[in-house]
Amino acid sequence: MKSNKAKITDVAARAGVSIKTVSRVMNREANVRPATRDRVRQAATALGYKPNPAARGLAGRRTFGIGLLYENPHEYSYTQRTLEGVFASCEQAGYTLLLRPCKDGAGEVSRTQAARDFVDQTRVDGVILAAPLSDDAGVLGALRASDTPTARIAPGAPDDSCCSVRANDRDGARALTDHLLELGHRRIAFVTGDPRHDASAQRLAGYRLGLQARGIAPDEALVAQGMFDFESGQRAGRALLTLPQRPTAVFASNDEMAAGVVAAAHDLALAVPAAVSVAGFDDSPIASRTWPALSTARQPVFEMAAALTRDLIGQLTGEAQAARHRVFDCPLVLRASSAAPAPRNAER
Amino acid sequence: MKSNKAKITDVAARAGVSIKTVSRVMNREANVRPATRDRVRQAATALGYKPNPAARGLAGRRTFGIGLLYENPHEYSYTQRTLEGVFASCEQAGYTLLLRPCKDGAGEVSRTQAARDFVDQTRVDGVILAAPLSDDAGVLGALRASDTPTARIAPGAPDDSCCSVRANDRDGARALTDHLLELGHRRIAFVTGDPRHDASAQRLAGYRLGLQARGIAPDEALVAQGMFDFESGQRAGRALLTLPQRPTAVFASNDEMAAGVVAAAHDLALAVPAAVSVAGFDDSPIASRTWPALSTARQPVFEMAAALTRDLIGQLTGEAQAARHRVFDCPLVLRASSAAPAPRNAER
DNA sequence: TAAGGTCTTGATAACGCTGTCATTTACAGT
DNA sequence: ACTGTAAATGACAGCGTTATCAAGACCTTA
Repeated sequence: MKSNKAKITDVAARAGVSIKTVSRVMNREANVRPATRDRVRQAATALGYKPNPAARGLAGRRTFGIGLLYENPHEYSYTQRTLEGVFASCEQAGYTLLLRPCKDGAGEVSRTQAARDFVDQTRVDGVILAAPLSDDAGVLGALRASDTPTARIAPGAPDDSCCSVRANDRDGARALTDHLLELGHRRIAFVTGDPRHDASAQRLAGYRLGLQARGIAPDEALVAQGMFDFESGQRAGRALLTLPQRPTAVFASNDEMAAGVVAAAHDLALAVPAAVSVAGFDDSPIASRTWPALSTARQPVFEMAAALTRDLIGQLTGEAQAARHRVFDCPLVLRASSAAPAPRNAER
Repeated sequence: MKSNKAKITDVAARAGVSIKTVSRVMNREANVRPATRDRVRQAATALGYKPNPAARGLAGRRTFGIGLLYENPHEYSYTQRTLEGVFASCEQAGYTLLLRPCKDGAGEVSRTQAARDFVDQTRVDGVILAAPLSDDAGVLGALRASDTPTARIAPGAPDDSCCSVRANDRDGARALTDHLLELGHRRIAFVTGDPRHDASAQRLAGYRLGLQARGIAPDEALVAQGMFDFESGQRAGRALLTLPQRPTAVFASNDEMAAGVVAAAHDLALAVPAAVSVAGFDDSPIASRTWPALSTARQPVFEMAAALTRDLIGQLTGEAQAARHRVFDCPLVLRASSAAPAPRNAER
């Protein structure tokens, strides 16, 4: 079966109309008589006609491509779920998904260059920026300079030039903290995340709010710095669990680090949750693969990405005007890693 | 900074040559005098000229796009690492990466349709098929019908119409089996993978070969069916570890399932590796996040994907002729989940 | 019935590049 | 210097769409 692709002129000839009319039908433009539209549709189907995207892009100065820029992640599943959400909305709207991973740890100059090259090379109609790229001044600047509509995932400072979406990190962290407090924990440690992500600060704030609401004085010795990856979680866990006054619970601000804390506990022969409760954040696959499985807050990554992409495409097609900012709740997912503290540790 | 993109005529004017010469320089064609080439390059740089991909695609009937088709995976990291490898080679060669995830569990008709739509919609120059799509007759047929060069990851039956790459699953599994045997294990259970992946059969074969070489009679009661995901591993682990004559080691044919086996062991209060050794396959991130961390065989996914993509692009550009089939070794990565069996269990 | 709209439709010019093929230039060899 | 061949360059026609704008068809309304 050789590829003798039908083109617009073939369809036009078969339907007995001009190519412009075929074009109108294919692009769902208004003001085509229903009878004509049907005739064209039928001809297109019969010939297996698919518009050539290159010709479309050249003449119409739009590519129907959406680009996703992300930094190589500590946690693969987050990116993958994002990608699935973006794809789902692209597919529905007839857009194509182009990818541009940026090396983690490359300098800002390199990220800026990557963004610039990407839009030059692909001429995508719009770009989606995953955190922490969504707060990268260089990348944002390059995109603005090239006049490419942009949408941001979990930006620190949403502004009205871009749609954005984020999880309600603070409330999720607050709820998880409350959960631990309700179990009876009073010495609750916290492992922070990569400071480049705004979510890190939000989750820490939620944790602090929770303690404050119970009138528990913040103890900075119980807050350890992590970077959202397993190793940093394990290090932080080891440090926290060997403190003279050991915490009865550790809340790590993502699941990856929480898994590290669980490993640290195992290393120290501390049973989870009997000796120490552990909680994470995200409900990523690892949360249900550690032993015991992690109590966490579910971040609806797929839904967030899909909604953001819809919003971006809405802007592209002129359906939507103003930039929309969505916030998604993070419901608790309670598993085996959290329980009431052992009696002797439970302060009254 | 408004987008007043330079075009080929601008560069030509500035360099004092015809647009055809600019085209030649941009495409690294031969037979351009070095002095001319430099002049053109300089003009292009000065104007910030980037060829318009749509125009290129239309005139040259090639898009410089590579598509990656995959099924939504049980294990996110595998896809993500594949993607990174593909991207690395694409970037180096100036190609763009387009993505098309296929829903897992969708019927063959739907996968075939997805492949067809994808090439129609994107007109990519070539497509890379991740397993198990690399063995999907419908998808392969659609790609062949549209005359799209294809490369396959881990195909069951490589044929000379496509480049392919795969891991040496059999030898890797054999080596891991030997490792367990050398530790003194004799009752070694095995958890198989998704039968749609050829790797599943290969790994099982490696396991059997290892046992056979030691003259150990195969015991079918020790082989449990899994599907490469955590839950199936956990189920299989529970079944195997509650056998009347419990195995002293369980070799799950990927890390995800091995993590499930570890969880099952924990559930049954069996210490790993004291009471039972566990081994996985892949060296995916989860292998170092379980507790204890998993002994496994490293599948060099990134390198495999990068090499395959290079081969495919080589075919596209006519540099390479014949389809190349690469096989990558899987070196052992020994961690804490495997150890000598407890004396009373060690059969002599 | 004619005027004045509003829908529909089509002719044709871009869009920015590569392919083809003719032409010019460079450089051996005599 | 002269010819012959190969290397270097350019003119120009597409590639398959969408955009522009004009024209034709079809209603209303007076």
